[in-house]
Amino acid sequence: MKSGSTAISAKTADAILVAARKRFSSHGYDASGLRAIAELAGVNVALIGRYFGSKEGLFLAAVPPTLDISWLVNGPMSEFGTRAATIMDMRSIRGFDPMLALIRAAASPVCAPALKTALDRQVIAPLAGRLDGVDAEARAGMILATMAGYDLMMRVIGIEALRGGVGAQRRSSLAAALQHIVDGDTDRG
Amino acid sequence: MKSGSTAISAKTADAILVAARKRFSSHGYDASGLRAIAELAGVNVALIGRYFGSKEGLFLAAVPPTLDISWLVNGPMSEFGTRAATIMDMRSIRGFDPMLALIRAAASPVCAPALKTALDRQVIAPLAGRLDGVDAEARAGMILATMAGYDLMMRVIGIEALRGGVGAQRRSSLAAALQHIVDGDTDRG
DNA sequence: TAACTAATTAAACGACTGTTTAATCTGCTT
DNA sequence: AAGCAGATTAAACAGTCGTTTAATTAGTTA
Repeated sequence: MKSGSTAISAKTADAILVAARKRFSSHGYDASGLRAIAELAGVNVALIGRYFGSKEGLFLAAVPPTLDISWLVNGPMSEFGTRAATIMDMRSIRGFDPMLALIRAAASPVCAPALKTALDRQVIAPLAGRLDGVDAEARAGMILATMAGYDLMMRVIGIEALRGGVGAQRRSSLAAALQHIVDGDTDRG
Repeated sequence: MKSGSTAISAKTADAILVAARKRFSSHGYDASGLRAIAELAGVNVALIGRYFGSKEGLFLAAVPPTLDISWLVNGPMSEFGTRAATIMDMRSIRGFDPMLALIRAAASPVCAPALKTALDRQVIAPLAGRLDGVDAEARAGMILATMAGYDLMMRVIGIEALRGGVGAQRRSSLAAALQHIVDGDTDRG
């Protein structure tokens, strides 16, 4: 390269991103030190600054691009509730969960703006496009809010009332709540 | 006093609690430095340690006792949705919002256990007691999750889709979602 | 007023934080 | 093998964190 202001190794950058996603989703933004992320990635701390500029830059590169709901909106909307509840209940452990990362980072003022933009464009918009009836965007927002609230209470805090029963039982109330919003029978005056 | 191991001034302790609640609900647990809380309370930092032992002790004394939903469960359950949505939409600014404090502190591992216990006992249990039909506790959990998710998306992150329209419009989707859970018409097989 | 205790304060502690600097290592080209 | 740029590292920076120590002020009782 001519001007070597920023020279990157794709392999190392990817390792950092993977480690950052894991850490951000399991410990949140504030509680994720750059040294812990670097150690998890097996690289030196300074490389994070070299490749992503800052901690905020790392978060922006790691989390927002992963906010994808194609798994949710691909498929019949008449089964949206059960599909969403099933996947949300099974996903759990893969080292990285975008929803948990989003919830655990939302409290940080430096993350919220980026999350807002990403959610508006990558989640609300495509979801609203699949909703019939009035107030599609508001209802898409409610769907996202319901799923996020469920994860917040069940996974982050660990409310007992949401953890009991077998899988099907646990999912039914979430599935019903989501499907009701999709169907749009708001029965208001 | 005889054994002056811990001597407290109720006025000062209250000022610290008020400041801590404001700060925790507006900035979250991690982003709330003890010095900022002390300055907001108009006292010295060392007093926080003297009165509440530690930052965790301060949080435990400040937030969990305020988790009270009597304003929610007092009243006819047939109007639960609109009542909850209306109050949630109007409360906003009073310097302290227990729901926001809970959401912004949930990511902190030291806060989550205390929040879990407080929510199970002070929110889920009394709410479930007012619900007819099956799976009362799970549905109470879903109600809490829906309200928390709404606040997370609307107030903490600021999702546009939930902020548009006049008040009545904005509340309707939340009210409908909540009422549907209360009514328990889960229409599943 | 003197004495004593409750209440508050300034200052320092060590341990972290994100970020930067300058030196080192690695691998390819000439 | 020499040179060089790309890639990585150890070390230090200035700052903030929660917490603790010791000294000082305020308030009440003898």
